[in-house]
Amino acid sequence: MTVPVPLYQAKAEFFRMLGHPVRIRVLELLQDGPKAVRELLAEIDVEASNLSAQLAVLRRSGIVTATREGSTVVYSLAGADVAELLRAARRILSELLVGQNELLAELQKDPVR
Amino acid sequence: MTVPVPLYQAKAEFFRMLGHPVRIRVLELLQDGPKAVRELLAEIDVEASNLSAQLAVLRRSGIVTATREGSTVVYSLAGADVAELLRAARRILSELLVGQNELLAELQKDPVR
DNA sequence: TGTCGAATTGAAGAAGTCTTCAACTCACCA
DNA sequence: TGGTGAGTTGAAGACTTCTTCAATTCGACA
Repeated sequence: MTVPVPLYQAKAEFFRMLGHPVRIRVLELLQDGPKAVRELLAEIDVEASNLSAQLAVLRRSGIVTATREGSTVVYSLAGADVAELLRAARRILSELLVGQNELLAELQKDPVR
Repeated sequence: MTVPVPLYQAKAEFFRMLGHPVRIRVLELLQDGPKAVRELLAEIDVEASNLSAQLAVLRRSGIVTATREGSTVVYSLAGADVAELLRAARRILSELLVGQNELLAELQKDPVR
């Protein structure tokens, strides 16, 4: 059917899909429940066509689903685990930021280079 | 000191940093413990200079650290939570892949478009 | 000191992603 | 049927990231 994609490449594509500020914000907003495009637009400072393009990326990856309700389109998270992933990312991220601050402090104490 | 980076942007950068097959493989290999560049090179099919460039990306982000041991350089994970993140990603990923297969089956049953 | 192996860096072109604009679809309602 | 609001799409240029090559650094050792 399809040529099997190596797992590490699928993972890389998955993370790349997450690697955009607007897409992150969308996923975070959707954790509180489904939202219409217009609601997203009200919370994210971006042009409609740009948001649409980012939503298309998320849709293509399968991490969100879109359903039309009358004249508006409502997005929701496709799976429940996304929240957990974002939590793990947040934890690592704060660890990294602390690490960077320590490094900074270190450098200011003893500027070898 | 520095202009505060919005959190969602820091997150996006973090995920973008993960979004490369070679970098994913490196992080997975480092979960078994520190490894010299040459060992990584033996397991990942990539040119030395390319691997070096990807290692530089990981280093800059702070997710790995490098120490020189004699004439070789050894890399290790900077934090312990990386494994957990990769596990969460794997879980979501397999969910998404299953979802895509279901969708595919659906489409083959009833090809509306 | 000279040379070798290990790893990194800089530069340049190729490849990919983002943003923006205009054009379009779709549902709704006068 | 025509018009309007909600979203999406395609195309084009700006911008990033990737890959590759050659040049460089650093330590080991003769």
